[in-house]
Amino acid sequence: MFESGLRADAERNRQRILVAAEELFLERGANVSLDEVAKRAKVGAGTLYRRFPTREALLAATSNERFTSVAEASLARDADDKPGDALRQFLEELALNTSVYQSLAASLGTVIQHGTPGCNAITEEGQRLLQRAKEAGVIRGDMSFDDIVCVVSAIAIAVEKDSEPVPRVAHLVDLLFNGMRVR
Amino acid sequence: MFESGLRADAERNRQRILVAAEELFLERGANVSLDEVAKRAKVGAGTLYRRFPTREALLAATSNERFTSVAEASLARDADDKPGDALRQFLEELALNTSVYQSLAASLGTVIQHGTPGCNAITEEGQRLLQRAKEAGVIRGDMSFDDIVCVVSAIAIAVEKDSEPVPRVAHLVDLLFNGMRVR
DNA sequence: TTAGGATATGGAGACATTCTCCACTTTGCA
DNA sequence: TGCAAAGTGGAGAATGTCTCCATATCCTAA
Repeated sequence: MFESGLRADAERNRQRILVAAEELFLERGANVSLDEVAKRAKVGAGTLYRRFPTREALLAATSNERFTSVAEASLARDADDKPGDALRQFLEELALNTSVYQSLAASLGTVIQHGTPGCNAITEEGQRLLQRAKEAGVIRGDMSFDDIVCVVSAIAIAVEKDSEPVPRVAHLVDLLFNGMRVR
Repeated sequence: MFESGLRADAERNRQRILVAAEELFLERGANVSLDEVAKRAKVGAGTLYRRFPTREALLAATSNERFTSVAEASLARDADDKPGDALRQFLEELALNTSVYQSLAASLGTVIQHGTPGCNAITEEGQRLLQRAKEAGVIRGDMSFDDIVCVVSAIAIAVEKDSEPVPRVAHLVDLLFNGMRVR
């Protein structure tokens, strides 16, 4: 796919770890024991920690594709939407994709700074949308992207135990977005 | 003070645990090892766990006085303020009091359900203010108290690493309160 | 005052998790 | 094909949570 810089066997192991982690995160949330991830991936603990030094690094890696899709979908949609709508939709999708596994939300702030392509894409797209909405005069000038990430992660936390997160996410994003608007 | 139902020695130990916990939480955040709290309180681990079965229970206990003051101050202030202002002020103070130690904010939702007098006072006062603001037509009808707790904890999380939280709390409360308002 | 039931205690240790270290294996280039 | 570089597994050290129960302490009723 892309230049990994890893030896072939190492890259194979890396993929096995990602598959095992994704499975376990889905089954039992983002707090499962990392040794257990290693075990399911049939890899030693050392191998896992060498490749993903922290839980957040692993979460960033398993979230990579989802985050990339969110950013790409937003870019694709962009031309048609008004600046405000585009930002709003983006926030909602980001919040939903931060609720895919239990306990991921609490780490969003840390995870998103991990420099994986998906995380960078989210950051860039978010900043772009924010900037654009400000320039169009629909969003208050004093909003930072950090503020947004933080509120989105709180929304995802709040919604975490709900059996049907979608409507509540919509409601809370609505609230947040409403507050960001210029009156 | 009030009927604790505990034997005199047990009550003494309980107080020592609270003092030690408050100190350590202030120094090193809400995630310090509970065995270490026990050690500083000069109490066995068993004693600590018997009195406070979970970390959240201990956090609810150490937060009890602060939460009580917030609720009382709000009640006292109430007569003078407009419904919107009263709620807004309450949110700001609750957020500030949820930032007193590192990592408390993430547990606010759980902590607040712990049935200590302070937690109950916050819940009751918050619900009352919300109701009143809705009746006055200043706040959207679809806001729940849970939403408010979520918003406050988001703000507190956002502000957690800041050295000077007060202005940022004000900004974020402003933002989210704005979102809650009826247009 | 004191006996004795009720209450409370400490801290060793079972268990879980994180993370490191290094003797050994595998890879892939020259 | 040989060998340096890259990678590996998993034992075990370090840390934290939480339980269990022999022992100690309280407090009441006689």
